[in-house]
Amino acid sequence: MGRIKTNDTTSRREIIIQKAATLFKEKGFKAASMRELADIVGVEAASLYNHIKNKNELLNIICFDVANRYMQMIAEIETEKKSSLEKIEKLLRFHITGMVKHFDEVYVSDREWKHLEEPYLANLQAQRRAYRKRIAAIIDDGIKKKEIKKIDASTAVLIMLHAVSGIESWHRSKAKINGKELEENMVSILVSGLKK
Amino acid sequence: MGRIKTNDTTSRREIIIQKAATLFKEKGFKAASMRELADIVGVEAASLYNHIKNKNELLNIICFDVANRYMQMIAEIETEKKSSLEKIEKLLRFHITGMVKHFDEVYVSDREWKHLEEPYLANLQAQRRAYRKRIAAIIDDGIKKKEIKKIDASTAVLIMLHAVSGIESWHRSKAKINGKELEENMVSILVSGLKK
DNA sequence: ACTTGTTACTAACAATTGTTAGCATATTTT
DNA sequence: AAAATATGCTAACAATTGTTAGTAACAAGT
Repeated sequence: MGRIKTNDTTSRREIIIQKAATLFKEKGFKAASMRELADIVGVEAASLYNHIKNKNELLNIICFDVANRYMQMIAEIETEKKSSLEKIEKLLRFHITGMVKHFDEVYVSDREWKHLEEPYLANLQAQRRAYRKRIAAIIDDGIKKKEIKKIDASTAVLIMLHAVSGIESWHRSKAKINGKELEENMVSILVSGLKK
Repeated sequence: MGRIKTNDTTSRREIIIQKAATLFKEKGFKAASMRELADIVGVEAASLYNHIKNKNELLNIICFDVANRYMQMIAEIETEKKSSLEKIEKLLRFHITGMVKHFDEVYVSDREWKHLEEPYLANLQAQRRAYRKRIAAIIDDGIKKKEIKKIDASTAVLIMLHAVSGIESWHRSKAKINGKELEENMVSILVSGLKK
């Protein structure tokens, strides 16, 4: 079929990963076949294996890319001198813009992590749990300092994160408001829902 | 292996559907095999076909069961004499308790509808779009009557519905608060996020 | 020009998939 | 007790799956 086109910044491997993310998003990991991915990339299925170890490696990369981005951001936020509510707002905005920008990856990481194999599965789950705990800690801190109303922090985290993942249906819809507006609306509803 | 045990209220068919919902939730529709389902039911794979047409029928039933429950509720709410905010709160509570009670079904319907086949796929999508529109209409009405702050209604709907689907991770977690508490926390955050 | 590593192809594999046909055994109805 | 229906089993099917082996063409470095 010919070889995969690369520009200088993106390796063949990275092209495959990107197209895989899109395909996995559309069909689901299990329903997406390597032959289909190969077709999209413009190559025979076997050729993919010159660039990646196997199908599951693709999912690993996608999921941990996303997880690592989040971990980096929460670490940054924790060190900042901001009120708890400001921290939550910053994180929320990060999630929203991240969802709009890296939609395919985030979507796949959110919905298809089940199909990771050990030890990656256990690993990612632990990372996600830890992540949610760190957000909950910020909220609990805000409650103690009376910036945030007295609620169950982990419930608040759950609402926040899943509300953001709802951007999926915004992404699909035709009559879209623009990304910035979406962000302001979400922040308005969620942040004022927490405020005392 | 022996025949499927039934009590008087639940047919063999219904047992299969229930177990299918649980299996689809755990593995995902595509990754779940009929042989595995048969194992769980306690029967050979071929025997399932005495009760159901095929694998996809199982998914159809699960998805439309859930959708129909929602449609019935929104119709009921629309006729009631309540403020918009009260209507939204009622709907929210219905979704929360529904998620806690029919967890497997709702989860599968939310995450696995992609694997429906036409015409069921188009059908369910249309139904879901219509459902969201009817909720948005209630919110817009509330905005006009100045009970609800001026926000994009479809964004609010999206937040609500996806926040509820976050109960999934509550379901998985060990250190759970109880269902009633969860409900009050969610309502508190989301309803006050809408209030003017 | 020659060598070396990269990338692609064809062909094939073993495993798993959903599903059907044909037949046996229960259970219910007559 | 006989007939009819419901439910189960074994065996097999065609299709699809991820992946590997072996080999040819290409690109880059010398």
